[in-house]
Amino acid sequence: MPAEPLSRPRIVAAAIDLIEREGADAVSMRRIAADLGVGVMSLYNHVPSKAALLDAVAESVLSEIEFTDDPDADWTDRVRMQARAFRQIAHHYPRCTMVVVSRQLRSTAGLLPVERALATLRGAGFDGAEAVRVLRMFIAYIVGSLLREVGVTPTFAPVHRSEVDTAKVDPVLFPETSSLLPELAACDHEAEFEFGLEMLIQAVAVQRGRRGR
Amino acid sequence: MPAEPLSRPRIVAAAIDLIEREGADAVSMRRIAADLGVGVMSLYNHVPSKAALLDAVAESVLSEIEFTDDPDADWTDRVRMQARAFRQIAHHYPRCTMVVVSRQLRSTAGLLPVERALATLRGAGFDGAEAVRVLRMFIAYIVGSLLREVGVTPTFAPVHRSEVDTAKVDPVLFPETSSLLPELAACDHEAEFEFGLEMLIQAVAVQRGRRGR
DNA sequence: AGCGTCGCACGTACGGTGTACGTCCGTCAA
DNA sequence: TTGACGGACGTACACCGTACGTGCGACGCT
Repeated sequence: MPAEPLSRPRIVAAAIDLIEREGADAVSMRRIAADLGVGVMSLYNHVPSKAALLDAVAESVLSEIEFTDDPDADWTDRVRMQARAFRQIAHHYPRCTMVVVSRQLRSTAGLLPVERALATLRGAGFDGAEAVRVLRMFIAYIVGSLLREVGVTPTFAPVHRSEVDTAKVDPVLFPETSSLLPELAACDHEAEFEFGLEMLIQAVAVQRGRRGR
Repeated sequence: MPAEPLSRPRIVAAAIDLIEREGADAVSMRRIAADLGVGVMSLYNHVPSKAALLDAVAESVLSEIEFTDDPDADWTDRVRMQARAFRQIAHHYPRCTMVVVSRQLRSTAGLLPVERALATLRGAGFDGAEAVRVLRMFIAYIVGSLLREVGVTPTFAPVHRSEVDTAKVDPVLFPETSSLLPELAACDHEAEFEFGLEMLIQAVAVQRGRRGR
């Protein structure tokens, strides 16, 4: 009867679908089983626990990153491309992003981006310790940016929800904040992301130029 | 009998204590009530729901930031100080950090840091749009950094857990990663935080110098 | 062909969760 | 004294993750 025979990948896919449709809070083993038209306990023949399933979700999402790396390009362009690849999957799986970030994974899915980035930085002339430091800095910025971007859409938000309810800010307690409410309310996520990215790249380039080459 | 008469602050404090002692997963209304020596449903006379309680936890933690702002100092020093203030509370409430980050709050507790930062940046000569952009960039970096720092300690970690099990990395698939395992395994969080912070400050300073003053 | 084994789907059951609702009691206003 | 009211609490319900047992179909071996 079941054309597809209930496998771990099918379960993970159902979980990702459910998270994207109804948010991470809606995830339950019973719900996933129902979506698959299957008994609850059947899931445990393929997944040891709910926590492991969420780990698998994170790994699966992360493994869908598409790197289009040009080895001949400038290292700054390669860094840009890799950073944008992260943002792209966060855009593709917005509700899953929090899940991915909140569980640190020790699998090979998260290792490939690290390898690529380290290779790029080493190729640009950074020594090992520098490459690791720079990589960590970029990751911190990217993770923080993506969290802001998807955090703005906790539930499906039809209206652009500002970072602060625009009416509630007391102008005498928070003069700057209230005078900048228009700027704070609007947020072009892509432009913001690119802005910080360029800042970091520029800073790294300056430091690289100062030392040695 | 109860010397203290069960108030919302006492409930929030108990929740924070519990999170720091046993992690966010251990939080349940029954558990908090038990810790307070109180019936479960009594909590609902002061807190409308568990979600609201966690929001209150986030707000409470955030409101404990101690800013020691010197209006006469250089704007770079003031930015440094404000960034470190965030890191300090994340250090003080490591297990709560994920809770704070994962729920975006629209209360005044999160507004005061924003006001301070905007005032600092405006004072340094940035116009409104620039100040907001720069602030968002710093927040993204800080949030990402703190998540890495506390993510390394999901449960109480007696040993320094490396970002990747040092034995499992295939040297032919991941040559850079495996050759840099010592650097990847060790992480001086304060040094890493300061490194990225300096990079960002330097980049912002350069951009500010390029335009106008 | 017959038989044993094994993998996997599934039902049941248990302890735990958030919280709606009703009850009771101590305190204060009139 | 009495009335109202706020808060503490018990009970109850729907839902959760998952340990355990049962049954069934496919397959390997003799």
